[in-house]
Amino acid sequence: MTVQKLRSINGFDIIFTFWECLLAGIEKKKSPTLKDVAAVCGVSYQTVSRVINNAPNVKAEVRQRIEAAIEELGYAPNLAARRMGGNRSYLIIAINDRARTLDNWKVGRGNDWVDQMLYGAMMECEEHDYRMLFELVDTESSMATKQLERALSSLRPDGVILTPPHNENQELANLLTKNGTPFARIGSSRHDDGINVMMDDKAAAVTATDHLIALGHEKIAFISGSPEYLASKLRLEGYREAMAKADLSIDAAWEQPGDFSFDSGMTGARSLLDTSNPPSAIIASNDEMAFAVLHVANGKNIEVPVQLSVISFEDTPGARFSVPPLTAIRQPTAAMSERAAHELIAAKGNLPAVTDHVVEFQLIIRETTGHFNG
Amino acid sequence: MTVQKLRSINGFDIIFTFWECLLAGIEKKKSPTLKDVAAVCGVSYQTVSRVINNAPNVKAEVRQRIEAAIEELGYAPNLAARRMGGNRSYLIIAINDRARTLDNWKVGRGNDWVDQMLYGAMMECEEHDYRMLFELVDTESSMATKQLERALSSLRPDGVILTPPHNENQELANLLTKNGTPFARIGSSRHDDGINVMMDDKAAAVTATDHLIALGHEKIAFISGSPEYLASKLRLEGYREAMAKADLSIDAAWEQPGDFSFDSGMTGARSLLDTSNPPSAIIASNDEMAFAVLHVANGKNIEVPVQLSVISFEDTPGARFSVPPLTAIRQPTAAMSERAAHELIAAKGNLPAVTDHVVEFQLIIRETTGHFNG
DNA sequence: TTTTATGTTGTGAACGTTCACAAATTCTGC
DNA sequence: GCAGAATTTGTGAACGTTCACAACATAAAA
Repeated sequence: MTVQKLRSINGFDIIFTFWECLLAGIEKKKSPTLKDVAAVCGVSYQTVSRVINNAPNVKAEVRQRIEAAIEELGYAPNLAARRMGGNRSYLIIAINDRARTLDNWKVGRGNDWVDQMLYGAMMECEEHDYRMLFELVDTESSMATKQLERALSSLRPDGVILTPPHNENQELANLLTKNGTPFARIGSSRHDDGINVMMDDKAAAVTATDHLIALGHEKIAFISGSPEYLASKLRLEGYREAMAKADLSIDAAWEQPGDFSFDSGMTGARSLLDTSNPPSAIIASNDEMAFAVLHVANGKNIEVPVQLSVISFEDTPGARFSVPPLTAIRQPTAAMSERAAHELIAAKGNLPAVTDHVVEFQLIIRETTGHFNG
Repeated sequence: MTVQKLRSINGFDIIFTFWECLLAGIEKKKSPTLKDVAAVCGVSYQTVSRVINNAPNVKAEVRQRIEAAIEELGYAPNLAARRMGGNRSYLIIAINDRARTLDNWKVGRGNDWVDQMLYGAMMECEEHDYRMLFELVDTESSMATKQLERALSSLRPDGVILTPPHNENQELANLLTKNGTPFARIGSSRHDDGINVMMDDKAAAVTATDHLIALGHEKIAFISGSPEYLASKLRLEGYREAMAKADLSIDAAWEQPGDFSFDSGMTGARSLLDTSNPPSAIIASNDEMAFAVLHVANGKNIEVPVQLSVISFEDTPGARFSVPPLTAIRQPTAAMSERAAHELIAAKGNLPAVTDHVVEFQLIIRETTGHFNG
């Protein structure tokens, strides 16, 4: 008798016979195909194909009949076959940075980009019967190019979403253009190709600065992000603009360089708070550096927000857990990814026009900003 | 002259001519196929197929030549075609709960399961040229079944990973078995089917309790998780066992019910700390409830860890941000997902034997546990 | 050397779609 | 009632693999 091993725990095997398997209904169930549906309805498979693709020129009565049969049989189009037959894959891939992901992991943090895409891009994909695939790509450009090329070749996605820092890698964009694959950058600034989804970093900085000014602060300092990111520049500009608009002068020492790292935040904060005339508020260009500011302030027994207000950009999940919880400009990551997916899906696999999309940001007021107290 | 609109910003269009497009190299580049590689090497496509599948019986010299050509051409097998031709899809799908994901989002938290899978399952997949796809599925069983069925039909994955709470949904498991798709549950306990990857919750509870006992605590309380999770039961058992082993008695009031929610943690903590004879340490069955304990303690001016030690299970990203940072048993989510993916890939699309895998947990000592101070 | 086994390579069909086009049907206006 | 147009439906090929098997080449055994 044919016998099949089904269970094995700690070396102890439980054996079921072939017949027991059969009785238990253990057998690969074939999923229904276009032809199955067609047979049920007495039409050709092509007509069914038209229905699932919402193509015109199908008699209403027939369409209804087919739709009923699809529901009845639980038919869902085979993605692989669709990709083979036509020139669409119903697949969008999101490129995330491997190093960043790994770093986040090491310090016990999640990958915010990936998380946010679950709510934004992935939901949008779901709605249009697209699938979304996350791809980890190395930061180093030649590696990244090779990895993306392989992914394109094996997946043939209808669209690619580039998240930081890959959104700034023009080689990847060129590869995608050459390949004829639509792509969207998110969290980036204007470019001469692709779909670009961004927030208005300058306006965000103005908002952040205005918030502090409205609270009565006048001595407002700023810690910059990595200079290679355009966003860093824009945020600095916004800060300067808002200060100028309010007729507040900026002491040269108020502007500290940084690179988005905790350490650079520490350095910046120390330079800022060690002077005899410290600022009453600090704008950090990202959460990580804002945490550093809180850390330094705490070390110096400077009470936040009573003696010092702190505000940042990004609003990663950790922001609500800092002490006190961080006031921040929330980068609309989910919304941006949603928009990117939306535009890519609309492109239907064809290179779309170059477009820019600005998504609204939010100021999340928590407990690190308060009224200036003399 | 043929003209193509390429750029459009705020209604302002920049027009490139057909020739400019051509010069810019804007044209769909075809990716190389098996036949292209075969042509270069002067062999049949089947031989190339053998090489990419690491099949035996290919002359070493020929294999080398083909491998060189593959590298040269940047060939990567087309996933869709592979799925069509053979009976493998090189695809693993991870089922996550939609409601849970959305809830996490609403409170500004990431989805820990998804995050951890990036490092575990996804890395493992990458290594074996598999792709991993995240799928959000509703909690409600009939919905879940329908959604999974559709996903199976359209994706035909080689394996499915079920995360909580779907790991406990036997209907899904039955569907998968009927469908002939290998599946692995993670974060679950033993079952009669599938690959089951879990941690030893009882041992973890013993470890947590022992940790407190080692610090000199004797009055140790426990807040349970939702009774429908087996893990809740096991953790409680472990706690009782460790207490018994140390000859410590458990006051009936020490054992508080809970359901993994912040609110239930609040209730439990209040019951525990409002008595005239409060415990000196509290074990919460998850981070969320531990946060609630910290919150209540803070409200009562009970200093942690000086007057009260707190320890929890899970160690979500937020655990390091609590005040003070939480001591916790880290659920080895990444390792479990990695193991699950590993086993599924090894099954090569065939229903594997029923197996159980226990993955090591870790005790992460942070600042909520300290020596008992009279 | 012949036979047999073993290792290596090639061939044709199949997978489930879409596409391009051809065929059949229904509608329109006279 | 009919030609012609418009709508609806069907057919065959193609996509890039794998599978099953056939054919060929080489090595081992007789």
